[in-house]
Amino acid sequence: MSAENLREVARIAVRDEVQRHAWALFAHQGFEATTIDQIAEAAGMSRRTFFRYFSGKDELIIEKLVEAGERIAAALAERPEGESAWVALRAAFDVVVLSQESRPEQARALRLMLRDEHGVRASAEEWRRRWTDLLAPQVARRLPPAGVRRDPDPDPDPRAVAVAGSALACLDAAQLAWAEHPGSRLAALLDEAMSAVARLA
Amino acid sequence: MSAENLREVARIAVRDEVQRHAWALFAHQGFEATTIDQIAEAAGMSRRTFFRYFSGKDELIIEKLVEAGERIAAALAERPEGESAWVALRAAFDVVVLSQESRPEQARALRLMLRDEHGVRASAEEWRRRWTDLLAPQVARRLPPAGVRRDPDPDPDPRAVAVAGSALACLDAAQLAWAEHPGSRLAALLDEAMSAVARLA
DNA sequence: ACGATCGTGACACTAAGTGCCAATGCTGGC
DNA sequence: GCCAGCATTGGCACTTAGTGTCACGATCGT
Repeated sequence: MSAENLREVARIAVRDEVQRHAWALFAHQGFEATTIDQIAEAAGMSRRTFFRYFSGKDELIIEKLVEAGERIAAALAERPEGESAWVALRAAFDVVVLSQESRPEQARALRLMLRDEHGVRASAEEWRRRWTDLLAPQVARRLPPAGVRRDPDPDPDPRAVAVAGSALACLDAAQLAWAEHPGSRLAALLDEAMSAVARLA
Repeated sequence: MSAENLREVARIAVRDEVQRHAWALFAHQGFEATTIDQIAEAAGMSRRTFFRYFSGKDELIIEKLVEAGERIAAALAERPEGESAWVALRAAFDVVVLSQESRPEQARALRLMLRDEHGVRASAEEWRRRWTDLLAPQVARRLPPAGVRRDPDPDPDPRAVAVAGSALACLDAAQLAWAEHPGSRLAALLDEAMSAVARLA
């Protein structure tokens, strides 16, 4: 019975181990300059096997971001029912804000790597889409009902996608400014960004 | 004297020609399935030469998006001085909205390709960053002055980056919904998305 | 102890991307 | 008209990413 679980446990452990080695190499050489051969060798496996655990170098990055996205979505789901979408989003973002402000060095380094290295940026922009998809349904529930919803539930409400996307744009802008500006406070920057957007009308 | 110019003219003409062939192939086979060898052969050049005109398949996509971004930025610059950032952005977006609604087939096909094909999406997400950088300075001028700006002009105002990014998120959401929903009107969807975001406070 | 299954490594192959060099063609000066 | 110089081009070789296939070995259930 436990075979199924055991394999999964082993798989996750191996993935974590590969991640560890990979990030060590990234820190030294940068993302682009690190080859999969090097990662595989450092982790003690063949190149071919690396590809059985990760679809490519990209996934090493994306996985972390997807994790963060899931934590945000979970936090959003737990906000009180009546709270407005924007306030709930801001509160949900605290899970990443706090975690990043608790280890500023690493978070800043990662964020700057995301800014500077072509390869990472391209793959990593993928997270925006995934996070948006994750958050949009939650946002939809907190928006005033749409004018006329003829179909039962055609596609995700474009307004919700727009609001979720906007919130993520604020988070992105705040994180970037924070990473570039060593003295700054991420929470304050995010507040500033999100209220600038909310007070547009 | 004209040698310099002439070369540039030739270069642009060749680039356009390659673009034509490439998009024809993309339409038939999709982006991923089209190899650079095929594009080069269709355009009557060697693979090696292709890489002297474009840095990769990605650039065939990005170039078009950068063009559109520049048109938006230009339109934004021409909006009246007193107009609020959000209204000006909405108006500036009309240059792409109108152009897309005038050839819905192609625009929809491109947008769906952007949604579905990994390779394109990754490269194309790059445009968001570039557009944001292009629009943010213009947006900054239309925002109420920042609370306290100690430095002379440290980095782009994060509030402006957030607002520009939010507007682009709205555009993205609207375009996606429009592409997925054949009967819909892009302008209306964009209005809906942008007012949903503006009326958050 | 046995057979099925899974993980792994080795090999071969395609495609992207880059550096190098030789040939070709155009430009400008004589 | 001719030649020297420059840019464009194509061919070749090489690295890296990524994928399919196969065979070996460990493990698990019976």
